[in-house]
Amino acid sequence: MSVKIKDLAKQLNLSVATISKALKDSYEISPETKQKVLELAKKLNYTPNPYASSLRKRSSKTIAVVLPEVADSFFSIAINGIESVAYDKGYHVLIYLTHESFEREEAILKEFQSGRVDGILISVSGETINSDHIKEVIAAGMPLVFFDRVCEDVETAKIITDDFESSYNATCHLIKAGCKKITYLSTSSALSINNKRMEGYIQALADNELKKTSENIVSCTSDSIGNYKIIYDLLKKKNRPDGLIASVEKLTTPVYLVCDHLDLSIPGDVKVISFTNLQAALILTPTLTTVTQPAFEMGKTAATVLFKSLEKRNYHLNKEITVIPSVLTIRDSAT
Amino acid sequence: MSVKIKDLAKQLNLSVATISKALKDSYEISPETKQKVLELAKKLNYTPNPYASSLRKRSSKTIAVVLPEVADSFFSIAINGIESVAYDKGYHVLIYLTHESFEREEAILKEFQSGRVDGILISVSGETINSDHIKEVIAAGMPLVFFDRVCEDVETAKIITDDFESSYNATCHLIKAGCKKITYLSTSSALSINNKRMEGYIQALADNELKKTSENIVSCTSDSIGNYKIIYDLLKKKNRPDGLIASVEKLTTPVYLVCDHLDLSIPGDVKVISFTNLQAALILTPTLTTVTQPAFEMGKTAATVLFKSLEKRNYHLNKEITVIPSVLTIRDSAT
DNA sequence: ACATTTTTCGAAAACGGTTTCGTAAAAAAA
DNA sequence: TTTTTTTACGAAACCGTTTTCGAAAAATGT
Repeated sequence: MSVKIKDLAKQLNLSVATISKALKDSYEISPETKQKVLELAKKLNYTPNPYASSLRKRSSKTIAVVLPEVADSFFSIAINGIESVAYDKGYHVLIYLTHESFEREEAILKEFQSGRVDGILISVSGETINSDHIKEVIAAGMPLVFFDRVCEDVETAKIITDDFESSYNATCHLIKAGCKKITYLSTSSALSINNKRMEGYIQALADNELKKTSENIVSCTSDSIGNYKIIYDLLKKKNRPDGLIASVEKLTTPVYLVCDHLDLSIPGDVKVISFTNLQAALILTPTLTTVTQPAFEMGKTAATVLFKSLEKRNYHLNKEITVIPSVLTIRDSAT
Repeated sequence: MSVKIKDLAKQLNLSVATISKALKDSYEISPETKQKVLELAKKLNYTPNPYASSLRKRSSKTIAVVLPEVADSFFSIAINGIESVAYDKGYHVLIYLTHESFEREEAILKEFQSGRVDGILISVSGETINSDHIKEVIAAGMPLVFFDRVCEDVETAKIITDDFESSYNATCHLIKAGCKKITYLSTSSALSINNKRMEGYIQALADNELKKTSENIVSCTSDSIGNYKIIYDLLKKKNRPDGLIASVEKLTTPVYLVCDHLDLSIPGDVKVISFTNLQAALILTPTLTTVTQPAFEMGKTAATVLFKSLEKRNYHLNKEITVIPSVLTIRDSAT
């Protein structure tokens, strides 16, 4: 089959030990033999068996990225950031999708006890209330860093964006633009990001002396048809809101659709701000005011932090939280 | 560190061989010992070392997915399809991005000679003219299936969409809607999908007795600012086209932007059809007529075909080409 | 009762590298 | 010249499983 160290050894009348050391440029090997080995290796197209070396070295040079889904453009972009630094570091990246299922997330995390990966990058599912499965894998000595969707009760590195502030600012912007009744369209209530954003929204209402009733916060699901209906019902009420904060990207489409179907003008009747990374925000009518997360940057620094802990033996992933600010881009939908 | 077979063996006074067999439910082991082993394994939270077993079994239970990028929503969705079947089959998926670079694609493919993966799913980069690196890995016995962006001169399974027909139909639709001067906005000329789409477009012109000049086909790049400029110049000309086919998703935004900036009405002045999977097509103004590829399905069947060849020893990935039709959704931008 | 088959298990050799440790020869120091 | 050090390499153990093969014990047949 493929050529192995033993084959090289035989052809050069050297031992496998010597070949192995020569290939890693060990000081124990003379320059001449090193060159001979390298030459033959290239000639025979030798590629080391990663499983053999991972087994012996007890390190796999691969990390796991576990995500809810790649539907959201945030995660798509984040993957690019992660992969770019992984490739530079010579690491391989395994991808796992939880599909927002807690059981699946548990099963995936448990598999990591096997040593398949050296470290984990994770953005938790919307169902993840309990974090025992994560604590467990960390306790087993596995470096893990959260990005975007974190578990607040787990002490490890986290790369997040300023959810509270950006939501606060977005809400303030709506208020300054004249909104009196702003509704927050929420997603999974288990999600850290959702709660932070919600708190920012609430704080902004409070700071501007706007009353907040329970009706001000509307829970959406992951079912797109259901979301359409929820938003439709919301905007059909006589005392409908005059401002909307769509806390996740997937809520943008139903909001615009419903406004169109109900003949509501954006921003005339309702002003809209959405958390999204969609480039299409530029070409919507009206153009969409967005809070865009630094997806690429977040993926990149999450990976960077993880690799730092992988490379330094005694470097510990403490509770260091890296906050990379989102940017609020004001466009026509909220003016 | 983690618990190994040897530990189980010691505790139960059995040999490692027996444990190993018991764990895989071998007929050689009595039901009683099997149960004892299973119980202890669960109790001690035993997870087999994948590298040891991959080394011994010479199979890794992992596949590689190599993509140009995850920016395009097509690939995002395709990944979901791939992962869903991989997970069901108990396979792991490694992801590699070429960033549209041929050298990087070569380097990645070469790495696969090592046996790190059992099979490969690939959508080639826009720079890939030569396919030797792919033929090489196939010749080494590695199952490989193309999806979406294929190399036509490589004989293996391919999962594609009906690029020619869908482009033909899209073009005919523009013609029936009254367009006389339709421009095809092309992407990498090395790409199979681009060429098929271009041919479909050309054929449609021919069948409808529309003349095709070289100006009818405009090459775009991967630089978004550059693309804006190209399209801007195109639509500013006095004899500008009255119909546009955007052959890839990323061209949608600049087209809409330019029309807005030049005060051109869609579909009044220019009618537009775009190849895209963006859900936002629904909420653009005007709503966008799209050719949407069955991204999830394509990823899913690509993976399914690959797994079939992995599971059946003598099943060969021949030149079987699976075509999954795109769907042309007519909306306001082209009526 | 003995011969034969079946059941159930263990010893040991893989898989393909890495790493420790020992050692002969060459070079340097004495 | 002798002693010490350095250089350059090899033997063998090891990583944790899987798998082949042999063999005792139990079951079955005659």
